[in-house]
Amino acid sequence: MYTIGQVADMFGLPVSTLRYYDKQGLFPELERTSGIRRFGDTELEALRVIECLKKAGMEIKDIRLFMEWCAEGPSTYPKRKAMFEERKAHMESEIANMNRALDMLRFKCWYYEQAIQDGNEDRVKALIPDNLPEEIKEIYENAHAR
Amino acid sequence: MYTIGQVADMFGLPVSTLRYYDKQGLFPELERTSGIRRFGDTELEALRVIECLKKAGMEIKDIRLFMEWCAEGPSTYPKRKAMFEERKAHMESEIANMNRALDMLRFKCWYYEQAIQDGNEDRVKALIPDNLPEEIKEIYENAHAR
DNA sequence: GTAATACCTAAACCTGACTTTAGGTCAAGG
DNA sequence: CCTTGACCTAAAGTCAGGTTTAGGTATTAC
Repeated sequence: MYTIGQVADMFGLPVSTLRYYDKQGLFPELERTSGIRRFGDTELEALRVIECLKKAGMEIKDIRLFMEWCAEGPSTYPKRKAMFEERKAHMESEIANMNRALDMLRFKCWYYEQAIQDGNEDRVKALIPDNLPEEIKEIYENAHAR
Repeated sequence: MYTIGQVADMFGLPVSTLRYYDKQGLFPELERTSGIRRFGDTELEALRVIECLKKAGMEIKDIRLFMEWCAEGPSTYPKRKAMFEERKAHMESEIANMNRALDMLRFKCWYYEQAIQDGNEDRVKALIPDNLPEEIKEIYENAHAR
């Protein structure tokens, strides 16, 4: 069993964040002795999971739901899986969007490289969108696809 | 020349957002006739660029900077290019992080699929991290790599 | 015995990107 | 004439995810 300060050190998180997570219901099993939080293995594991779920872009209230389901037992396996499936689909489309934004950035870098060489944007502007060199054409099209 | 309401319709944005963008300095060249905003080609182009830059995760204050550079002329090409290069690097690392989070989600989906089949987590828990089947091992390792 | 720590709470504050509200101007329509 | 609708402003409100502050308790250190 660990105190909040020890856990904060272990995870490199501010104490205030742990208290905030607790208040948001992210540790449904957390125990206390005379008012003081006692973090056990369950909570350490929960924190590892929280770090993952946050990376996956999940909101606190969804993470709480997940933690509650974990505390409820095997009957919630399907709900938990469904939550991850939904997240997975969401992330896949986010990544696709970001890759398009990335191609837009690649295009802009190329564009300004040309403009710097020419001293103006006239020539490079005239190439858009139909006379782009092969090397950049596909990037441009990907970036502007809807 | 268009009014704010017409532009809002064209871009599918609330009027309030356009006024907000203006207040944030995103249209440095915007003109007015007796107090009323007049959006011209420069502003429509700016809005297209703003949509791109927002997709690339840029903050309003950086977009403002960019717009100011655009208004300043060719001497700012290198700054503009550098901004896009920096954004590009940032996005690439974000995408890499998201792909790792995605592998974590794939792993969790697989994990709960096993748990549902078994009715408990005992067997699948025991497989982690050294006895995972080939099909999932790489995903697990990618997800947990630092 | 008192000062420094580590813990506790409730409540206020912060940031970013907007949105909403309250109050005002001006032109056109009935 | 007066209401409707499009425009304007400044200022306050909203949301998430924390952080900070103010005030209190309990243990240990000198």
